[in-house]
Amino acid sequence: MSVTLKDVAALAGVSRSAVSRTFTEGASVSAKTRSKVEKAAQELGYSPNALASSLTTGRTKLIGLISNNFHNPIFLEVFDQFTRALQERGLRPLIVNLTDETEPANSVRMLRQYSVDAAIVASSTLPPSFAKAFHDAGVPVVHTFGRSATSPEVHVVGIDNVECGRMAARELLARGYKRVGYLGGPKNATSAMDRYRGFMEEVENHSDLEVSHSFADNYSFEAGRAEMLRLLKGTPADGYFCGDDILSIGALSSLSDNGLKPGKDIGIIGLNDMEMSRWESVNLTTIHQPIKQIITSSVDLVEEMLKDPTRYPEARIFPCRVIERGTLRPRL
Amino acid sequence: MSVTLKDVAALAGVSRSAVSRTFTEGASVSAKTRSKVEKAAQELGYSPNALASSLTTGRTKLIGLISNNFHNPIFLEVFDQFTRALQERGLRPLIVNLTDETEPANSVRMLRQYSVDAAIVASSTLPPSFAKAFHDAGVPVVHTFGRSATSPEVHVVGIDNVECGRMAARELLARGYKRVGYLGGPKNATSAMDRYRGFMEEVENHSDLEVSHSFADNYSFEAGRAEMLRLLKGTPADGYFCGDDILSIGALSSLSDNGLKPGKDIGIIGLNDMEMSRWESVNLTTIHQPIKQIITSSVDLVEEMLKDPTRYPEARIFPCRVIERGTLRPRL
DNA sequence: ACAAAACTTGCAATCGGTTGCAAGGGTACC
DNA sequence: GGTACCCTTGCAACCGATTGCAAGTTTTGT
Repeated sequence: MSVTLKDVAALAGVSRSAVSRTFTEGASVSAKTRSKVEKAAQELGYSPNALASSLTTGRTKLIGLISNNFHNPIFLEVFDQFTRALQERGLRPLIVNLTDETEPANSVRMLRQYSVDAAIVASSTLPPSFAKAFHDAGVPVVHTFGRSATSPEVHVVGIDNVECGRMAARELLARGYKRVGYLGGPKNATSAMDRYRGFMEEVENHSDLEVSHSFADNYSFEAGRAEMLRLLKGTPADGYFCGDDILSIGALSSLSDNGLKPGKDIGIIGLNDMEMSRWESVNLTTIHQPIKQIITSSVDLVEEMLKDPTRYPEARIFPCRVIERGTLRPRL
Repeated sequence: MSVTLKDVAALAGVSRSAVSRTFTEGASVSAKTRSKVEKAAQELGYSPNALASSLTTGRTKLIGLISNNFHNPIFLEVFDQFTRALQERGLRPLIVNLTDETEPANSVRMLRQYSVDAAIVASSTLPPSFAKAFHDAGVPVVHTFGRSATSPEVHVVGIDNVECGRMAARELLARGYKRVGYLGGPKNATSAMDRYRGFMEEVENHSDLEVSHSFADNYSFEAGRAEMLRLLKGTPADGYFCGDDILSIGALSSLSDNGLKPGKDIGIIGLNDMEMSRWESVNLTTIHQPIKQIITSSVDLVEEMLKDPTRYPEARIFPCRVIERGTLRPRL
């Protein structure tokens, strides 16, 4: 049914090798043969079967893209960037939606069955061991948004979450907040714990502070909202570091339900700087994470791994910065 | 490097056929052989190469998922549902991000190179001819969220956008709005035009109405916001049907910037009923589109196409209903 | 004009599986 | 015990491509 190498060869009156060679870069074909083949291919509407050729070349150009953050709008941006960056380089994203799974075994098996050239684990919640499982199974892997480390076991691209926690704490202190709280993502998320750690490091030396913390069920609007509602039933802090913009936006929503003004009654600083945070109705003060660079860099790294599979694991950590908007009071 | 059929066969002391057969459902293998093979496979960590087998079976279980709506948060929900629904059936989503392209040629070629079993065009903006191009190239295709038709050229699953336009108009009329407007998506989107048509059909017989319409640049927050800002500079209508929730939310944002209260000063009804529309701070009255059923049904249809490729094109149109929240005044 | 060097081309093996076919082995039945 | 039938197994061809090798052709240099 579909047209193959052989058909083109027959029509062009050349061998199959000749056809193959005109379609592979840098192979030795005369101009005459090439044009005969191209004409025949054109006529038949031939395009080479990438999977068949992967059998001999060992390259599929398929890249597994594994994630579990399908309820955080930031992830649409992430998806957009990743799929485009991969496409631009002639790579094809094969998606794995991890929603209810936390074990790598199934994903690893599946991606190996499809002979992906590499895998990208795009998640700030999964532990390094998750990405490591791909590495151990012989699948080159980059963990994007993964836990930063000075000597990582696999390639990691992202930010230093501990430092972001410190940064958020410093920002609250610089604005004179005395009852400060961390409202983090789920306890089993590495990013939630790292941000927590940084936050605590920074505040624990100040004896005049009242410090609290809690964790939402997941990185979602609903979870942030629910957690802040719960806090408001007791005695809330006056300045919060919410571990993520979508949590922040959920928290903001529960503030206004209770007639509280963000930035005035209660301060909130988020993390990510997603598109929505810029909306006038949200106007969230937050820590900017350079998503686009992180993703471009991740895909660069994937390409380099393909060239040199023995490449030594590397951590690429990008700096973040505070974006001042309307949900914290002014600096003192 | 990777372990193959041959290795397992050697270790188990059987032929390659025997190994192949133990891994294919319904093949004839004795219990004894099977267990020998399974033991050997276990020991070597073997799992069959899906791409190699696709060569002979003609099935890859890869499904192309093509879309262009990477700036509308609804699409994260769509993505989540699609990837899960496909996975549950053992199918693998191969993503095509169409962002700047409107011609199917490249996507078609690429998906044929990867021998996808079928393609899903998930877009309410692309014309039927786009999906048709896949069909014509021999790739079974379902157009999800596509233009409904009584005799479609390819499988279509979605809603009747014309009827939704009517429904929105009726809703505005039932609430006594007299200066009604349609604020649609981009003019080149089929859904924007269909909703426009339905809206107009319904209002044109009422001589006491003042009717206006305009189109945003795309389905995004920014576009909706910009368009409403522009409208507010002139004499806006008092009741709008915004062609999509994200447009509505953009429009709402520009209303509150101008000190206008949605539902009181200006009414807005959206379409989609995405998660965000339920947020208390948004509380958008909108037309609910049954995304989940649409997607499940699309994937069902994909499976049935795989079973019977000659299956006659079918349109599966799902009913929508108005969800009353806070952005329209009460019914008279 | 001739030899050497460089380039083209087709053959055939190979990638990792699947499958039709025929042979072999076992069981059931009379 | 002999025949008929069914199940299991391996052989070998094939899926659609790539590639090392050797033979054939062209180009280059003198």
